[in-house]
Amino acid sequence: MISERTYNQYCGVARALDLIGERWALLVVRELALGPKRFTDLRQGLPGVATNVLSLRLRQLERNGVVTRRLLPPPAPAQVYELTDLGRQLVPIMLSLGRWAASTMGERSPEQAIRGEWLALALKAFFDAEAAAGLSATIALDLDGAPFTLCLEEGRLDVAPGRDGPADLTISTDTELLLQFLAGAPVTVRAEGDRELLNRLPELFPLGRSA
Amino acid sequence: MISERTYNQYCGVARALDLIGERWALLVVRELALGPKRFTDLRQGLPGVATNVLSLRLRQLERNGVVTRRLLPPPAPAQVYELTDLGRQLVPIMLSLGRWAASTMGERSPEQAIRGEWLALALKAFFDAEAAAGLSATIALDLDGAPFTLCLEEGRLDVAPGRDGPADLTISTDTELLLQFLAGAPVTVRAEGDRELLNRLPELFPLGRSA
DNA sequence: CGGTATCCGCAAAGATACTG
DNA sequence: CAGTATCTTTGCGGATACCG
Repeated sequence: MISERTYNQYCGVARALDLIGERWALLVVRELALGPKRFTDLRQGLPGVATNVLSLRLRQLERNGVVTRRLLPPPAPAQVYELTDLGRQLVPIMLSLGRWAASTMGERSPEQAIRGEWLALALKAFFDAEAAAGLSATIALDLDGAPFTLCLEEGRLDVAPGRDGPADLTISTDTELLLQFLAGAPVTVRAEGDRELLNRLPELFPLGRSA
Repeated sequence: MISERTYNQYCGVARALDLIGERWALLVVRELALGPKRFTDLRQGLPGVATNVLSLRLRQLERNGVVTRRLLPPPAPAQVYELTDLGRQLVPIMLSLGRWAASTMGERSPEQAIRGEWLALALKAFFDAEAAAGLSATIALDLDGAPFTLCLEEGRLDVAPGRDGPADLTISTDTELLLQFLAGAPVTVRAEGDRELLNRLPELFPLGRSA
């Protein structure tokens, strides 16, 4: 199984597929896009993946220079996987791909899995920098109990897992409801703080205009 | 064979992989990026693909709304495949992917296939619009006998197969030599016309800075 | 917890022959 | 030319067993 399957073409696109074109590979990158994760956490975000396949992909991505394996310092000596520089350069492209395909997605069907983290990533993908020009704010977001922090600054957006400092706006909701809210549906979202900011969110994250 | 394999995730990235993540699929898009092609021509550009796999991919891409099948008008009643609007929207993302992976490609190894059309696409991918600001020109390019026309206009670049009208600069060379030239190597390229323009090409198409 | 190893059944990919 | 049909091979999905 040491053989790397390759298209054997001297072409950037083919090379990209050699690097991250195997099944699950790009989804591993997606899972690591917001920060390092452990094997078991990766599994959680990749429903249906077989453990041996995930293990194999991680080794391949490591060999391809997209992912690194790292040991956390002694206090909690766990092993985590994280993106390399090359892997991080891939993230915006992956987000573009997601935005592209999102235009073909309708409503969620019951058998489709959904996770707060994927929506957090979608926020990054759909963020409209122009609409956010001159806006600075910190938003604490709780999606199905998973905390994220959004930092808006000078038209830039940073999304990180976890809570980080005081927030101008705190939202606690579930993934589907937030989706509907951003799409412009007349739903009410549990929120505290700057409600003016809350009402601007659909404009900053125009997920709705995709489907 | 009607069963579509899917990740079953309500996530844009996973959806993108459902659409164009199967083996060979994105390379089919690459082959169609510069214009419609017939089945046999697609095969030429996809060395190693099995005819049944190609046939299957085309049907899937068609069902996924990325590719259409069209019959050319009577004079030459051939069937061609071409990108849909959705497929064309994918092209710049695919080019980004190619540019990303190109940074990990070294010299070409002997067993790697190479085609003029791939390089023509790479020109699109690496084109530096800022460096070309205010430049208008038409370049006729012959790569291993395959003709392409590059149109520079207002910082935009259009690449099309075939010859199209008079050119300010005409280049006849092989793929590898042009690659070396653009990378800044001291090679001589067969060219006629605006040699000033010829010398600016490495700056307009900085392929060299990738590897 | 964080994996690796193995087996099994299936579906996709590869190779090639063949046909409208 | 434009595929379909057939056969073989390989990768994937799923389960489970095992080890540091």
